[in-house]
Amino acid sequence: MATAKSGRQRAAAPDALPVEPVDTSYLRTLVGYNARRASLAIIETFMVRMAPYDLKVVDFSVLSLVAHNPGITSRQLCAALSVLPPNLVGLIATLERRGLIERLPHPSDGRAMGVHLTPQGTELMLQAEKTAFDLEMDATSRLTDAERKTLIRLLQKVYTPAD
Amino acid sequence: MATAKSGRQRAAAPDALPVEPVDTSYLRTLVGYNARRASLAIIETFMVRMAPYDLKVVDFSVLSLVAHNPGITSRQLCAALSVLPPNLVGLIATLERRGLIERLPHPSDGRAMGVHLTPQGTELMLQAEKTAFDLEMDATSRLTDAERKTLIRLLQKVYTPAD
DNA sequence: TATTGTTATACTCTATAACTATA
DNA sequence: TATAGTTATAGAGTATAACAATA
Repeated sequence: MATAKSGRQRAAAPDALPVEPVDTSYLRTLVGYNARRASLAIIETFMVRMAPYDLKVVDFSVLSLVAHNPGITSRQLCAALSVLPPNLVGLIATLERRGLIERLPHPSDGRAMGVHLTPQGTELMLQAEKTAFDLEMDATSRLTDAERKTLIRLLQKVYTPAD
Repeated sequence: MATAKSGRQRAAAPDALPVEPVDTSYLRTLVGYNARRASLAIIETFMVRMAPYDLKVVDFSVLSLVAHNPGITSRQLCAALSVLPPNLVGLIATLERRGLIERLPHPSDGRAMGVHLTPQGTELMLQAEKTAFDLEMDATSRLTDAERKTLIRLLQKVYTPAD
């Protein structure tokens, strides 16, 4: 499946003409199809609700990792988020220009730089993580707390390699 | 999170030097983060196992919808897969050039074309859907059958709008 | 007037090669 | 020799505008 980011290309406006229904029952038997649709649905909500902070998913992920891992290096961010180093450069530069992060010399490795949140970055992430929590609850409002917990556990079993 | 398609940019080769672990516990509390990682893990496996058929995820999705909805139109494919019409054109053209699909005049709408599988396309999809099933089982081998069923049900609750 | 399908094109995201400074 | 970070650039994926043919 290939899916929209903006939601703009959704097939139809709320009151659009009826579209002949398509049988998607086979695709719906695939875990990959369902996982992709669910993640895109949540990401769509995420983008809308994070727009006020001017944060994309990857920006939020970087800032969140920096918040919980002060002094993390670009190398570690790339590994944790599966972003290629050349593609992280501009991202980090923009966050630094916005005054959300600062880069300090790494204490033990002269090649590396440790990334830290600035006070503004810390303040922004306090709000952003709260928003992320709220938005997650809204996007998964059809799940009970127990179901949400089960869902997360099963998803982690899928992407976490067996011991 | 932004993640690789090829797996090539994985942080380290199997026996690479140890990397200081990063605390991802916060991100792991988010359904969206876990759903995205799980879907990417399965898609990575999908791409490897479908390479012999020269099918990407979107190609497989299109062919599968055509297989189960003979005569489906481009318009319907776009809506079902959230692909924008201009981006479906080349995709369809390639599948047609490969002899996997054919487009026939739509019986009741002169503007539209109905898409059908050719015998070769039918033969390919029989094998490809079998491969998809096997690959899904392998990619989710840590789940029991009951867990896999639960996972699919909960994912559908996330992306399916409430009645 | 609205819709299907199309072309052309712009924008974003992801990937590869090559370089520097340090280990 | 290998690694962290960077630059430049190529390629894939996704978006918008505008058009012809048909409804």
